[in-house]
Amino acid sequence: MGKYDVKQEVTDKYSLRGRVFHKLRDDILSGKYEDHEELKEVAIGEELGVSRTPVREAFRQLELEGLIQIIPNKGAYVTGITEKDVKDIYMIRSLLEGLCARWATEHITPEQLDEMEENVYLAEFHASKGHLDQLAALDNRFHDIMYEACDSKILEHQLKDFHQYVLRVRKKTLSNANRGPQSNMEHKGILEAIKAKDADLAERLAHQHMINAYENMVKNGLHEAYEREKNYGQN
Amino acid sequence: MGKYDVKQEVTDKYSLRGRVFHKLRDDILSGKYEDHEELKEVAIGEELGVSRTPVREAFRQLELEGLIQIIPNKGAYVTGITEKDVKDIYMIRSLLEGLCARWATEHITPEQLDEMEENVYLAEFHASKGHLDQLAALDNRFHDIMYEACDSKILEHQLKDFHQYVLRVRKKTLSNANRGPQSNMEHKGILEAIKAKDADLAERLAHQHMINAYENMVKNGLHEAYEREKNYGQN
DNA sequence: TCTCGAATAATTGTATACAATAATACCACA
DNA sequence: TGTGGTATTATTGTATACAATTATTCGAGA
Repeated sequence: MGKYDVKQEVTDKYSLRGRVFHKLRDDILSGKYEDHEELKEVAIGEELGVSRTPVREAFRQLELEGLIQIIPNKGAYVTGITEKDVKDIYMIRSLLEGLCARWATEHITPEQLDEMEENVYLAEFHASKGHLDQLAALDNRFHDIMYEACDSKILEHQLKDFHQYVLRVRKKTLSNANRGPQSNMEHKGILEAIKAKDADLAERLAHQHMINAYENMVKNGLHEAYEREKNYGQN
Repeated sequence: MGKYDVKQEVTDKYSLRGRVFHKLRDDILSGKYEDHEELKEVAIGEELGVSRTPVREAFRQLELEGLIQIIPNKGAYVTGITEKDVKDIYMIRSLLEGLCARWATEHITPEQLDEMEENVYLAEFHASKGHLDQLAALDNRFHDIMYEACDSKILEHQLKDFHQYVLRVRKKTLSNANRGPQSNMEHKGILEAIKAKDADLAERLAHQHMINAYENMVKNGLHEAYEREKNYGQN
């Protein structure tokens, strides 16, 4: 089903609408556009070499994703997320990550468990070497594995959706030299709980893991992270 | 911001795209279309007296809402939700309703509290009279008040979103003569906890309230509710 | 100089035309 | 009778034309 079908994202990369959608989403999330900046259909179309039609359809999707706001007969405006939104998302995520860890404990496959162990092991190595980029990538992957392991496409989509919104903030956070290794230690704890089939513990640890991530982010200055991000370009 | 802006739903009722979107969503949720039924752009357009353009844009939105699946160059297909999906949604909702009750306890306004009290009081009356339709409407409204009272547009949108998905199932459930009054009793408990500023209790009660709703639904036969719904038409 | 308002321009909303792709029908051939 | 392949049709994807709405310019009048 559309919203909860992750594969859809692959297929529609090959249509113009899909390309426009993904391009604009990436640009918005990477901070290329200012908050409240107006997106003009023709301008975007010319920039990407397409007509207004696919641009308009992409706009309608971006609106439902919450990335732009369309005011009828007026225009489409980029909508950032406020600090309160980020906080709310992290609180919601902390609950859902806990639920996800619980379900993953019950449904994880041996293959997924293997990949999780490898992930934590590899991250330990990169942490010791100070490879922050690899560490961030492995961090993302760890969560994706858990999302898949929970065996609920509803919950999986929900969590990936939230992840999108906090991505630009979180990236900065993980680039923080302290948080990366600490985060991996927490992953290790969650992994051990899952291996031990202790769903209660896994839930509690995953829940706390999210709260820690948020508090670390706040401690390091959420607002600054935003500002720095804006001058970051896309990558 | 689009996705989390409820007012948007009002404004776009006045555009053709908006009308098509709402019409199709209502029809899908009310069971007018079979599961996996194909929606043809021209057919829908002719039926509603509009061209393909607004229909296509509405399709793109319905896809993100998860109500249809669009396969590129092939077509748009109605996607129902499975029983497992419903269960997952209820489990997720039970957590989020709990969080919502907690935040509502902290942020509810006197006006919202008044409306909540009135709601419960009125529902008690209709329950005693056996007015199931009014009871169902009041039940929906109780939750909406709480969503608004939690003062988080992220969580509010999230919960309203989920609510959409289980609407057709839940309607049948509440029409059940037993659940309606019982549900209202639970609302009363939540209300009292909020009034007493006991966030922990409110969270626990709201959480349990959702679990009870789900278990009642299962007990009364989720599958049958689905089937009956199909021959229900729109209302 | 300021304000109001009409003319003009810019932009979005919708319809239609054309292109590309997928589904179907139909016929030749074994 | 069954099968493979091609022609036809149907359907979606994209571009463009036109309509409706909103924004802007600019001049008249106070």
